[in-house]
Amino acid sequence: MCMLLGALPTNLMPLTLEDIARLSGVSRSTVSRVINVDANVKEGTRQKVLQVIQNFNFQPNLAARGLAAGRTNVIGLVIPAGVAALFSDPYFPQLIQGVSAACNSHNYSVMLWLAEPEFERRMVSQILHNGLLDGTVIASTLMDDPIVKSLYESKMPFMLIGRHPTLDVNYLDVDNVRAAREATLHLLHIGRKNIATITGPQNQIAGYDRYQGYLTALHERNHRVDPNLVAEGDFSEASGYIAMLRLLQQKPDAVFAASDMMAFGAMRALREANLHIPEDVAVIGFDDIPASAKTEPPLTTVHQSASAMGVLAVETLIDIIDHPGSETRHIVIATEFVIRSSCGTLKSKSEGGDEGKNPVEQSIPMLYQSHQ
Amino acid sequence: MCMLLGALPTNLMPLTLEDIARLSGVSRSTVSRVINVDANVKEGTRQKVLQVIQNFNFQPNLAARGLAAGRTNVIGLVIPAGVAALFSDPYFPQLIQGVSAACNSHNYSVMLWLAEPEFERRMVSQILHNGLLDGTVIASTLMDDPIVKSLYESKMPFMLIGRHPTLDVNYLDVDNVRAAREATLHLLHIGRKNIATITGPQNQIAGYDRYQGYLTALHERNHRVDPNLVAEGDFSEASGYIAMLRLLQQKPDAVFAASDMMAFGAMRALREANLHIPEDVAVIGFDDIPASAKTEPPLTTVHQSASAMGVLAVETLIDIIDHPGSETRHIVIATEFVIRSSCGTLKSKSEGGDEGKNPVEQSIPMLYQSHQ
DNA sequence: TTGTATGCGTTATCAT
DNA sequence: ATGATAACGCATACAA
Repeated sequence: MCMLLGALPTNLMPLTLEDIARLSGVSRSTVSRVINVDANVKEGTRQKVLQVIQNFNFQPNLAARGLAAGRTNVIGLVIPAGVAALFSDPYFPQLIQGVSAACNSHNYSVMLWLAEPEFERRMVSQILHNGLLDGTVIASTLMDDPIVKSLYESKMPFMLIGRHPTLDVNYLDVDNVRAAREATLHLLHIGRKNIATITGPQNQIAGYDRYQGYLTALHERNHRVDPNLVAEGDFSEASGYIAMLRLLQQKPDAVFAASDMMAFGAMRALREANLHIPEDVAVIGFDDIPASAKTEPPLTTVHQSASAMGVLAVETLIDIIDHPGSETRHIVIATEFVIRSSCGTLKSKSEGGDEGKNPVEQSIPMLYQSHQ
Repeated sequence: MCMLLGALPTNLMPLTLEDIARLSGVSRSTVSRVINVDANVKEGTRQKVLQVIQNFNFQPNLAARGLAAGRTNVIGLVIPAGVAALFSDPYFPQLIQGVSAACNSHNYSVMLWLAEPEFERRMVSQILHNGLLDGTVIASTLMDDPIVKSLYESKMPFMLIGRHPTLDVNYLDVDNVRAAREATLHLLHIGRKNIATITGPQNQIAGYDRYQGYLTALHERNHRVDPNLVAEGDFSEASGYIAMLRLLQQKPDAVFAASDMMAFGAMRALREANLHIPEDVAVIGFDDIPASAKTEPPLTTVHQSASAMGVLAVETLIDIIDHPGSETRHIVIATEFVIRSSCGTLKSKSEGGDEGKNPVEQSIPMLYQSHQ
């Protein structure tokens, strides 16, 4: 029992509602009301109690709150840890940062799980039944992730980063198909004929959608798709390198990689083959990670802000938590096509309006949609 | 109340100890004992209860457990989010991964805070008083971080990643001084005369220690330290680039950068100045991030495993939690000097034992110490 | 070895 | 508008 009667603030023993009540001369319930901004409390006492809370830097015990109210202001963040090299790509770190920042500013805490398959079963239990989470943001990449399925079957609110192919879940995504299509169209537009692609894993929705965008563009322009110009990677630099080595045999004059890291790998392979970028082979990536602006040559890519996605995911999740039973959210956020020198300019023969020199950097906003 | 009398398992309503007790025909306490591996329970009943727990995939409510036992199997992870570009450097992501992995395998969960200064006060409260954390791993970089001080003054067990200059706290670190010294000595050894350094921020212990190592090496060999050969960066690529531009005026023939990212920046500046690495300027970095092996030329650097540090930090923390009142832990883990082509080989004039060609990659273990 | 009773700090329902 | 009191799910001291 914390018997500080006018004692000085101390960090040693956490205070309780009871302590604050005693110190401000009211009852425990009133303090609770103040904390939970209940309307039924006189402004005077409110101020008084608030003052004491401030002074003693009181923080309600989350465990107790969770027990009593079923609400903790804690959300889970689940990230796949499948590929070991996951963290040489800043996409997930940025996502984490966005989620964390949003939680900070909304007075939430975040519980992080890097989903290792071997612990999956236990993890799901922890997430669903630990009684601490108000909701979950899950950045699953796998199309048929069992964790997503479990969440879907539970009553825990959650936001999926990246759309789901079949389930009607709350999600947030960029329009991968459209962005990949635009990138490929751009390559066609500047006169490339032999456009290769390095896809992401086809059991991942982003990998799948970006490949679909590539196909769509070629079909639209009546180009046949040469299967030999398609190589699958796993979003990593190394896989991009290997894929490019294979594609090289078809002598492509352009390559669209489904991630910047794979584009880097492809550029490394091209460099080693003494091919020039973009003269011999134009390269386009996807993600616009920081390093993309500093490669030699700088990489043309599709910009998406992972941290913005994290923020929006959290804010939407909180909204879902606050409004149970609301409609399913499908949010598609903006993407931007960033033209840098790795994809060259128009071959001079058509498109008269080409304004002088090749711009060093030029960015084209693509879309902003938000359903529901 | 969960009145399932022989009903099938369901995810919809979490079970309680009471439910499991009823289903296995024992009392709530016995179930609790089984879960907490209390010796005082007959093997027969133990099996029986365990079976039911398995069948229904029961997971005790963490909030309730935390309340009742003052222990939650949750640890906090605090990471400074000061520099925005924090996440283009994989150091922290790897650290997070290590911490997460160790938690997974020890049945702990991790609560993540990216410490934004503007939320610092509230964060400290959350961490210390939310009643959910058994302990904390904090990767503060600042030498006088107020969060560390608060933790130190509280009774919450914590592990600091990176030593503390003044406080006697539990920490885990690499021997930055020694590693930086060895790197600098190597540059001297291969005959470089004008060795510059790009330091990290001097209010960060790692930045400070690595600079001290550089100084130590020069002093040992009776070289005077030219202040113009010292430029301070912030561990980022951009800062390394800028620092190198400045150092270039002194025409150094070698540079030791306190991080790989800064080394990358330096290499970019050198490339733009048409200087050759390592012929004109030898470059050494620190961290051995994945990209270091793939630069042109590959970067000589000091290898440290952030994820291994994360694992060890968690395991030590758990040990501290399990043994309250034990001695302060000071752990120094191994570092390795990885020689790649960015720092060249001996200039042919001394050291006869030079075995033929410059090895492509060669690594020299440096030390493994563990105090207490 | 097992069951009973109490308390952890909070919210929520009921009085007042 | 405020105070007493009963849950919330679990661990544990104590009784049996």
